[in-house]
Amino acid sequence: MAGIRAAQKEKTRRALIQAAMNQLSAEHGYASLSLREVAREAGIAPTSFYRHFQNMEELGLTLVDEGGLTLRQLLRQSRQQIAKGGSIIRASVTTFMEFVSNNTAIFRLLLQEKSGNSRDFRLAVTREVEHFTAELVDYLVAEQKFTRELAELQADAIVRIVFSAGADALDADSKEKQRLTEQTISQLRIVARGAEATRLAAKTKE
Amino acid sequence: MAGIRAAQKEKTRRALIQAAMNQLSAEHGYASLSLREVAREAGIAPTSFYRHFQNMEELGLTLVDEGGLTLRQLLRQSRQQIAKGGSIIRASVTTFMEFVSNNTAIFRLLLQEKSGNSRDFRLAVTREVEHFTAELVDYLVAEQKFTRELAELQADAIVRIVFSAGADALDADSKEKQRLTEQTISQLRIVARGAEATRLAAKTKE
DNA sequence: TATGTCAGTGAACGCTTGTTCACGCAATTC
DNA sequence: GAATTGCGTGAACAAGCGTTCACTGACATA
Repeated sequence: MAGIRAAQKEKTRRALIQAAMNQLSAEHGYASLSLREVAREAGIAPTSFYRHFQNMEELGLTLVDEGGLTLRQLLRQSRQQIAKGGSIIRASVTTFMEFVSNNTAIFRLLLQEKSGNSRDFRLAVTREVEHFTAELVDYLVAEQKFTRELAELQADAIVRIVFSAGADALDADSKEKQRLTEQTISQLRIVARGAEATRLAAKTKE
Repeated sequence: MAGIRAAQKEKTRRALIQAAMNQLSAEHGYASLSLREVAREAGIAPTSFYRHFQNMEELGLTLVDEGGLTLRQLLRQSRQQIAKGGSIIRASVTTFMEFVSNNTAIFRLLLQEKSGNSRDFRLAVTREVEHFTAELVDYLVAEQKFTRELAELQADAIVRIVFSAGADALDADSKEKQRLTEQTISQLRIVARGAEATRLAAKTKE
């Protein structure tokens, strides 16, 4: 009943996930990840891998899920900062860039697999990004009283800009990251202004 | 002097490039491209590959270069449409989406290698995209009298949105592509409005 | 016409890969 | 205490990989 066995299993499962993460880097992507190497780094025999995952693909999808989860938790944190006052845009962008810096491997995985070669992967990543966008839409509708249509356009544009900038941040040194952050903030302000202007234009027409 | 020999060499070189292109698809990316398979499809022995490229990497960089070339051709097309009058935004987005539809393999390669695992690849793709952005900046400054700073912010945002939408278009059916195109157009209009508003705000401050 | 060059070849190399199998042995269940 | 479950194992497999090597034979050169 103690579950000493189940605990051990979970432990090696985590070891496999961690090993896979460690092997992901700028030079070595998921596509060139090998079952045997992952097993080796996790300290188990190659054959034991199958006790935990059916496939390398299953492991990969797990990584994507974990990455998306981390990302969303982080942004919720950032919204708490917003509630305390301060610029929502600056807070969000800063948080996002910090996430990219601190979770390079995960973000790189998400990016690569978004346009990667496994349909399941692409769908999984797309789903994560859509979650992200949906939360932003809700915020824009609830807090800023945008129409749903305009909020969706705006949120989608914001997410595209931010993820793309995040991708560039992966290769950047800290000075360049700073520049990217400020640039992104300015761009989101432009989008916000444009959305606001569009809302007014629509109202005038009524 | 006829160069019948050099011509033959160029022909098999093209065959190798074409074979590599053919093997690139949604399911099978550059990373999982094999020298032997490429040689097989090109109709030569694996060993002969080395008469044309030192590496698979060298072949890959050639593909990226060719992709960039095609992309620049697209820019020229787009500029012709603009010269004929009509909405700049609509013309550009439509042309871009057509490019993505007609050059799926190339665009997918550019996308993947932009955040891929070879630094040389990333730099090569980044250079192509920067080229793209630079031309847009010049247009915004020359034709629309934006300050260079604001033009750069705007152009960079536009390119990020458009490329990101292009990526989504890869997996989309024609109906979804149409939706994406219209959405992107609306988003670029929001950006344009925002940039315009920002310009006015700056002027007021003076 | 004789000589040299070089794209293309087939065999062979040493490795790594994913996956299977029967098995040991400790945790769990009855 | 006996029976069962299931994680981890090492050996073995066929297949694929990139790369080397000495070689052939058509073209180029002089």
